[in-house]
Amino acid sequence: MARGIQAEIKQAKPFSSLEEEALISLQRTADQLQWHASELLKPYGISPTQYNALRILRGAKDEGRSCSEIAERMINRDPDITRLIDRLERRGLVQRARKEKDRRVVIARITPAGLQLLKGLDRPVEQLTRKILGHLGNQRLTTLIKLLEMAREQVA
Amino acid sequence: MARGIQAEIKQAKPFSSLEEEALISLQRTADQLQWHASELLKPYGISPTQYNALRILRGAKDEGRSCSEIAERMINRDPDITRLIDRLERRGLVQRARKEKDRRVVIARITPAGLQLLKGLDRPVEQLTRKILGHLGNQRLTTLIKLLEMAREQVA
DNA sequence: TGACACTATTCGTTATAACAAATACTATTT
DNA sequence: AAATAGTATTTGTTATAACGAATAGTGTCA
Repeated sequence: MARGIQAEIKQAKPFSSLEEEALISLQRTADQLQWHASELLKPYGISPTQYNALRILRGAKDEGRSCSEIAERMINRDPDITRLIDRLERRGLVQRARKEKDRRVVIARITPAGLQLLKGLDRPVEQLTRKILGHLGNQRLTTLIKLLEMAREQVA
Repeated sequence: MARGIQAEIKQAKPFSSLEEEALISLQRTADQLQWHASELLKPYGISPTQYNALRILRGAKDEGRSCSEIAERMINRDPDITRLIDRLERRGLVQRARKEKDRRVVIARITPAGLQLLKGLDRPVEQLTRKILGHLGNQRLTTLIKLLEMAREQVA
């Protein structure tokens, strides 16, 4: 274990800087964890992006969310919320309605079928999450969260 | 600053576990940093994935790399190396050749044009990397790298 | 040698992402 | 009220990703 990212991607030359190593390591870690998530979701027929959107809508309750609100809340920014919602609507997991006050706005709401799908996923998702990160322990996780937060800061 | 991931994605309910928070934070951080990379590469007309492949081929020198070797070394696993190489070949950045010993294998090599493209990118990439992660400082970066490595371990 | 399993790559197809322009509606200004 | 600017979403298009099946070459074994 702990072969290091350099060995993992069979790179001959060492990284030219810690920044570079961290950046690549971060991308690779995110990719791997994302892969686990898609595998978990696959039998349910939804992608991580769709799952993310459904959870946002569950959090919104009856109030629902407009396309732009959904976009703001997505983990990975998806520039095409319209078609993301299209797909969920076609499968009966969300419903769309025009907002009365401002008819430009389309409000998406999760349906009972959507809620049920999420409900069935809650436990597996929680288990997976614990399985892939639980071994770090609370203290390391807290540190990791803190460092990631810092990494996002400069970015603004 | 340091609003925390919960505020960033405007989430009302706190995370149910540190593991969940770390996972989401990790995805979001990777996504943001990736976005910066694509912006940098955009004027050069290549995607982060293509850049990654070119760097792998530069590292391979004249020896080149087969599709499967490239796949192994990619940061984000791309299941379709064939067409990734197609695109790079069409633009004259790589060349393909059948391996003599085993004619199933296709070896890709970077061309002078590819090398030149990468050369022009070396400095900007290094600068960007420093810009987005340099403020963490070496000690924090080392910790981050270590924690990410641990996060990838269970994953095996 | 011929059948078979194996491996490396390619190809067909469908789904999703990315980018630009268009549409529909609202708010503001004159 | 008409024109204008602004905002929210949709749509068209092209590029890339994902998934399976197909092709081509290699090695093994009867």
